[in-house]
Amino acid sequence: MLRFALGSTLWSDPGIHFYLVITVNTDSFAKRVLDWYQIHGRKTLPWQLNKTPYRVWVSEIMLQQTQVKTVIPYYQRFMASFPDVVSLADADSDQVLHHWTGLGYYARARNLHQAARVIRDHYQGRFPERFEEVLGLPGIGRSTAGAVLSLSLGQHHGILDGNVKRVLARWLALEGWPGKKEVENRLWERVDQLTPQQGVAQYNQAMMDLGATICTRSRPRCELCPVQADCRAHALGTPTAYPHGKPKTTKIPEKQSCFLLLKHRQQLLLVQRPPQGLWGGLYCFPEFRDEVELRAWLVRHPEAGEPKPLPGFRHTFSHFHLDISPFLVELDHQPLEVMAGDERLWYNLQQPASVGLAAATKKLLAYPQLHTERTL
DNA sequence: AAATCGGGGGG
DNA sequence: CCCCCAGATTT
Repeated sequence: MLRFALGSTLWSDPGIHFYLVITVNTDSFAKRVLDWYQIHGRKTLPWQLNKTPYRVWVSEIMLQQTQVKTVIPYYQRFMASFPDVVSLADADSDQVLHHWTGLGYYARARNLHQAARVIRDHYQGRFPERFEEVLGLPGIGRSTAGAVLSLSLGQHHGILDGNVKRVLARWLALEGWPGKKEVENRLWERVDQLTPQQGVAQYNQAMMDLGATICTRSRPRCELCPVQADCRAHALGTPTAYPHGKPKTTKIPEKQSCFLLLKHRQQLLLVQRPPQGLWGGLYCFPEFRDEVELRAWLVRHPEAGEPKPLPGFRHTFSHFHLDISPFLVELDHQPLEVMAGDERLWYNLQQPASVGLAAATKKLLAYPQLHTERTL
C-alpha cells in the first residue's frame, strides 16, 4: 500500500494548509486476496480442521456438487463411518452409496470408493502425495488434485473450479466460454501467474470463498471485493456478463413432414397456408405429419393413384429443421374435390400463377419428375 | 425453465 | 478435440 501526500500552503494565508492524500493500493492480486481471507474467510469448516489429504479429498468431491451448508452433515456422517481411506476401501459399495443418498451424482461416490481401493491396493493405504499419482485416481482431475494437495499439504498447485473461473473471468473480463478448451487454457495460464509462492493453501481457499460469497453468479457484491479496483468486468459495469455462457447451440428442433404433390396433366395442387405461422399466406403443397396421414387421405380419394416417393431434403429455418418427404400422386381424370377449406389452385407448370411460393415449394416444383410426361 | 458444477466417456 | 451426461439446487 502506498500513500502519496501532496501538500500546499496558501501564500496569502499561511495559516491554511491543504493536503490531498492519494492512496494507491499497489498490493498484488494475491496479497489482497490473502488479506481479505484473513478477515473474512472461513477457517473452521469440518474439513479445515485436522487436515489430511483424505479428509480434504472427500470434502472436495462432495463440494463439487453441493453447497457447504448441505455438505456438512453428509461429511460428518461419512467421516464417522469411514474415518480413513482404508475403512472406505473396505466398505461395501452399498454402504458408501447409502452415505451419498440425497447428494446426487452417484458416479462420484463410486469413483471415490474405487479410488480408495486403488489407494489401499497400490499405495499401501496411504493417500499418494505426488500430483501425477493423485491425478491418476478416478474422479480426480487437475483442479481437484491441486485442491487436495495444496489445501492439505501446502503444495504449490493452482486450482480452477467453478468459483475461481468466475472470479478470474470477471477480473480479466475474459471473452469466450470457459467450456472451450482454449478459454480454459487461458484461465489456467492466469491461475499459474496469480497463485503466490507463499500461502497457496490460504490463497486457493480464499479464491473459492471469494467466488462463493462475494463474486457470486447473479448478484456479485463488488463493493466488498478486495480486487474490485482493477477488476475489468467491474470497470465495464457488467460483472455478470462473465464468464460468458455456453453459446446458444441453436438446439435446432427437427420436424418432419410429407408433402403431397398431386398432379393432373401439367397442373399441381397448391393450397394457401393460414395467414399465421409458417409460410403464412403462401401457396404450398398439401402437408401431412407423416406418410401414414398422407396415405389415409389417399384412401378417401380412390381416384388418385399410388404415391411415388421423390427425393426428400432438409429445409433449414432460423429456428428449426424441416425434413421434407415429397410424394407424387398422379391423377388420371379431372381434378377431384380437394382439401376442404383453404384457398387452393391448380398450379400450371406452363403458365405459372402469380402467387407467393415458399422456397421449399419452388424447389419441389423444379423437380424433373414433375416435368416429364406421365410414366403411368 | 435454464444454468450450474468437475470429471468421465463416447464419437 | 468436441459434445453430452449426471441430478439436485439456484435463479
